[in-house]
Order: sequence, then C-alpha cells, then structure tokens
Amino acid sequence: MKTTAIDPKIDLKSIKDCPNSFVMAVNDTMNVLTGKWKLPIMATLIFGKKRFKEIEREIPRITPRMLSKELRELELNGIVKRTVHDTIPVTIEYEFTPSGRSIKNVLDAMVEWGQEHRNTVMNRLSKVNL
Amino acid sequence: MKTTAIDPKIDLKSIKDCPNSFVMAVNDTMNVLTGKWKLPIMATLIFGKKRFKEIEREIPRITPRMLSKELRELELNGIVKRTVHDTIPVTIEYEFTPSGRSIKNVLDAMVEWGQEHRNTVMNRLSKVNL
DNA sequence: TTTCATGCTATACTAAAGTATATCGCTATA
DNA sequence: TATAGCGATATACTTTAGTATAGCATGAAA
Repeated sequence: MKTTAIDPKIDLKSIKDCPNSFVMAVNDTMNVLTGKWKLPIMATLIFGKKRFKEIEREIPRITPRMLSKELRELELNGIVKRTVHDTIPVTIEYEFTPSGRSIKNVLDAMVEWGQEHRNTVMNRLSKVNL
Repeated sequence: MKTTAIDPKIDLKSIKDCPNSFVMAVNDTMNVLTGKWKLPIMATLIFGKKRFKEIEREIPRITPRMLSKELRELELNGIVKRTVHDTIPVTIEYEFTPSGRSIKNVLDAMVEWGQEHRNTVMNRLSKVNL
C-alpha cells in the first residue's frame, strides 16, 4: 500500500483543524484514482474478471507498458487482484478486491458533484448570455 | 469551466455500459481535485475567506507561482471566488463558491473509503505477519 | 514453418507538472 | 530614504508522467 504518511509530496499536515487521519485518507484515495488510465481500467473491471489483452482491447490507445504498470500499482494498492491460472499456457485474470469494488461509492459522489457543478456553471453561463 | 468533453487525455467514451455523462462528471471532478496543491488550498478556505499571503503562510513550501496558478484554475473552474476590495492598497480575498463548498461531500466519501481501505490493508498485513 | 495470440518488459524519448529564483508596482512603516 | 508587506508575474530549470517502439518466451493454428 502506498500511504501518504511516507510521501512528502502532498503535505496538509500543518493545516490547522484538519485531522491528520482525514488528510491521509483523502490522499490515499487520490493516489488510487489519479493517473490517466486508472479509471478506464477500473471501468473495464466493473462487470467482472478480465484478462490483460481483453482490457487492452477495451481501452483505445493504451500501451501495454501503461496497462502493465497501472495494473501492478492497482494490485499493490489492494484494489485489484491478479490470479495466475495453471493452464497451458498460463492465463492471468484481473478483478476487483472487495475494497476495490467499494470505491464505487467515491465515484458515485464524484458523479453527483460533477453533474450538479456542471449544471451550476451552465446556468451561470446562460444567464450571462441573455 | 474545464470540461472533459474537449480534453482527449482521458478517454472512457468507448467503454461499454458506462454512460457518457457519468464519465464526464467523474473527469470534471478529478480535474478540480488533482494537482499537488488543490487540496491544501481548499483546506485553508474551509473556515472562510482568506487573502493570498494568508494562504501562502498556511501552506508550507508552496511557491507564490503555484498558489497563483492554482487559485486561478480554481476560480476558472467555479470553485473559488476572487474578490477585489477597493481599499488602498487593494486587498484581495478568496473564498469558496457554493459549488466549491459542496465538493466536501466528495471529500467525505474519499475520507470514508480511504479509512476503510487502510483498515482492510492493515488487517491483511497483520494476518500475514502472525 | 511462418504467423499469430498472450502477457508482458526494456529502452529511449516527449510532454506535463512542479520548483527555484528574481522581479515588479504599490503602499506603509521605521 | 531604506525596508518590508502585498499580490502577484517572468524565466529557467528539474522531476514525474506518459508515449513510442521493439522485443521475448510461450504455445497454438494455418
């Protein structure tokens, strides 16, 4: 797990009235979600297990390097589980962990805010243009 | 507003069963939250208006360049309102817009998931180390 | 035997994000 | 008059993220 306690990049620690555990939690969540391909990859896993090439085919323009890198990171962060099946040749499947699946709550909150915010901005714009 | 429709960087459009409006909403939200200093800046504004130098002092290691840049971006995105007061010399205050304040719901969801996830990972680790 | 699919990794590169440092016009204070 | 605070901007640089391209070991199909 890549926790923020160790990571000096984002430092909210000294901001008063903001409990440290909250800051760490937000940063952990951000670490899981940021990067160009994390969300697309997670989107492909919503409806169940997928193999490397399946994911690759479903995400236009992703390179195998990035897919490999991001899957490894998601695995390290406990979001995705990688299973090697003892077939010949081996097949490998990726799927959400329970933790990974539950991040949907965060995405839902993001969808809701994003849509409300978009409406707010649109209304503001349309009033300006009367 | 920086909408994702125009931004070709993140492309979930072709992923089946994932409504476009959802994808756009998530990406809009991500655009508001990503970057090293957005969260620290927003944290300083939680309890009300602040001036440039106040924010700068509360965030260790931020440069005026980054603060200026991020505040401008937050303003463009309708998260933060910038008010110029007609004093001598002018004083400038930054505060949340209602939209900006309501992003707290997203942060709350992130805190909740982040803490749960951390516990899950900790439990996993402690079991491994028995 | 050539070709293709799978599940990657290696190397080298470009682009984006962030840092360091200096400066500016204005005003108040010492 | 010198110094400091305010609210920044400019220029140059480094670091991180992402891309392009090639290749490899395995096995199956044509």
